[in-house]
Amino acid sequence: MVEGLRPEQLRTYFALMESVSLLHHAVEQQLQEEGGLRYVQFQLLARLTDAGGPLTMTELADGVVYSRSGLTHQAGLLAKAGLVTRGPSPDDQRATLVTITDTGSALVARVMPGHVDVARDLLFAPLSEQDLHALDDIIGRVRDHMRARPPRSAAPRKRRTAQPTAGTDE
Amino acid sequence: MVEGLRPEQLRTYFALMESVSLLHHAVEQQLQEEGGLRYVQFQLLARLTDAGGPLTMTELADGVVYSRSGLTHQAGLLAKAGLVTRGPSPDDQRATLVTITDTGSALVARVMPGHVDVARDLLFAPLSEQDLHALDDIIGRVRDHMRARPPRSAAPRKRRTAQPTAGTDE
DNA sequence: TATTGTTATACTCTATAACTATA
DNA sequence: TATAGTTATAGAGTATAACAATA
Repeated sequence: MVEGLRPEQLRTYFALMESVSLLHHAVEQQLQEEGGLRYVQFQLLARLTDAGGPLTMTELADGVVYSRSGLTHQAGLLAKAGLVTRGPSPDDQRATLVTITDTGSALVARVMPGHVDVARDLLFAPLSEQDLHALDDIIGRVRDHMRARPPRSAAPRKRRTAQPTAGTDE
Repeated sequence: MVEGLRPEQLRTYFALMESVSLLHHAVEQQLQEEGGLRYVQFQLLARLTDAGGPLTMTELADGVVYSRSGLTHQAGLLAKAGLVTRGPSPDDQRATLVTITDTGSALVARVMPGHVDVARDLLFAPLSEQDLHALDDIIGRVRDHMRARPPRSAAPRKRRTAQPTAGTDE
């Protein structure tokens, strides 16, 4: 069943990717300028803020980072900057509990207004109240669906083509 | 007037970012496995396909890459892989015309089905026909709006504040 | 044995600045 | 002078694999 997408769907898909790419780029810039943060780092801080307490590395990673080592790296940067602290977990000796510091919270607070500005100017500006509801509903469902999906196949096989592979199948 | 976003908007924004991040990641994987391509490279090839003829570097860059050198790099990789060729433009001696090769077209064709599969399974699966129309309409408007936006301030100045990578020496 | 995390390493993308050549 | 591209280079993110410690 290699049913393709209809033209409308393909168009929607590309428009979505491009939009978010532009949005992401703008946001990345705003965060960098106003807080010296990458979006990934902002996400981690935001998640910690949202949780209202410490999180383990694993909990922190979910949906934000796609490799353990990547998270370790980012958490290390945040810790070095004094935005979070890391310590052992009383429940599970293997786990590392990450806690946002006051400095971290302050930074999030300082960066938030500008961040929200970008989102409003770029994303919400051209949308009506009705659009907003529709988008919220739709994208919410999409995200839930994607979260449920296992990371696309259990890596059936690996192909290591460093450069774009040309031509026919090998 | 630093009016923040309403909770619903903030939620929508984050859901959108997360969804596309997941989608992007999946797509990146599919393209890598089946064609040894990055999404950026796929985009460039797709754009060339769509144009139906050669494009200048500048035309090619639009919306895909955010720096000239980045495009030069990617185009170089594509050329080295034999997916595109580059040559001088008859109209403007400064310009470089990029043309997709048959190999390039073949690769796009080979990768497309799987690519579309990912989009369908992850993005469109949970959407009704009505959702699709709504999303297409909304996201289309958003993209047009964003394209119109100048790249968020003409880089008035560069500031590095409280970056997690700096400050405390190691 | 399976998890939680870290480390070490290697690869790649990205961006800035300097430079060439055309318009 | 402004624009089109390239080059060189530096900086950062990410992932894989190997490893340590705990469940």
